[in-house]
Amino acid sequence: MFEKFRNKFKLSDEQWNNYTACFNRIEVPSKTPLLKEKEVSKKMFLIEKGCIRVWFNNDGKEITSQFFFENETVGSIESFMKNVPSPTNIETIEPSILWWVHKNDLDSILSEIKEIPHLRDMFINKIFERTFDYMKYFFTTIKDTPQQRYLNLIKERPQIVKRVPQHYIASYLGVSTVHLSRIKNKLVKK
Amino acid sequence: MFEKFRNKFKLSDEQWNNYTACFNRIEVPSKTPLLKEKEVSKKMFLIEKGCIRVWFNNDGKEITSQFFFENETVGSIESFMKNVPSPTNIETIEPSILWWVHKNDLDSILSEIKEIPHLRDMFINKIFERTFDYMKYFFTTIKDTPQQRYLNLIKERPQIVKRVPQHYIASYLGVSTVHLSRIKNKLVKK
DNA sequence: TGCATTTGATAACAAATGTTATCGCCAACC
DNA sequence: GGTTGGCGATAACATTTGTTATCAAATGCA
Repeated sequence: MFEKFRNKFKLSDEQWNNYTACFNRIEVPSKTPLLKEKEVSKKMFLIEKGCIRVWFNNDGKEITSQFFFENETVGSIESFMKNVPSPTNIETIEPSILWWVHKNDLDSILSEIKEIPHLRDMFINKIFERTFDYMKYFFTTIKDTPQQRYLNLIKERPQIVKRVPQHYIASYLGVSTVHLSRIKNKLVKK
Repeated sequence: MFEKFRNKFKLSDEQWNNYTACFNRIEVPSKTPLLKEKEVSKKMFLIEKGCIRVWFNNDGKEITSQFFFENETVGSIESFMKNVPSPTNIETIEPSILWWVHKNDLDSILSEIKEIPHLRDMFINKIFERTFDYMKYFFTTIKDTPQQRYLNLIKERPQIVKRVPQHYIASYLGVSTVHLSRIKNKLVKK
């Protein structure tokens, strides 16, 4: 799992092995809860195989807010970083193979990494990229119609459309399942 | 302007003076463009007095995406950091007093700051906070009605409601000016 | 002060979207 | 192989939201 990332990091083999040794492999079926609302997140997950969604409860309705796929890391970052209860649930969509790392281990890895300029910059850039992504998600909700956002999803994140049940996608787009169905219907007729 | 921030940073007076000397004070009337779409951003602004909006053109319609007030910093961050054309315009709403710093200066300040652990951590935390904010903005658009978001604005960001013309707020909420007017009308009648 | 411009409210109508209910398909599970 | 439950499509109707137009009030400026 980790070899493919090896040359992205200029690290001694010893450091590399120390770091990767902190990760624990698990195989879980679909619909496995990895974190529940109000718990304090102590784990981050790296996806080897499978697909995960992040969701929260809004007046009895499930709202899915994020999707993650192979080679991405998942966690309830704010809860994880600040030791506060997570507002969100994390759950597998497909049977998945995951690697998790405990906060204690990740904290010490990060504190070491922050002293190595090029790794620190990679880390900072990564955070910035996430910020930019969320800015774009926000902008698209105030400027585009649900149909435009669905088309955008097909183009930018085809994995979601292909692998995720449609009712999760509907809540992610902020529309009802019926309306997403209508949007699709309208598109095939064109 | 800078004294009030002085004790937030453990810096020698010499460093502090070097840094603050990079900032240039300007006074501008309302509706002054500070950055135009497609330009590469070379300046960041700190607001001493006044109020600024960030907006972009969407098929001929202006969409306002952000508001900033006293003691906040404004810029087209992605353009500024990556030297790419800015997708957004930056413009004053009120007559304003601003301090701007050039990218060259800020880059060297930042590269020094990154070597000082507690300042680096402040910087990283600041980026994380922005990410968390934008995640929340995104989530609220998919889970809340425009009316709930307007009420939320009154509660969380009263400055916006008090000082910003309503048609800017409407586009920020992703609704038409007519509809925002209706929402307000409905609220006073309750 | 007086005029022009901006801003906000409202009405009437059109379009988009939500809600509830029904039906059919398909996959998981005995 | 049959049954069950989840998922998605569709219809009918209700509600929300957008569009266009008009007017009044507020504001900025000469």
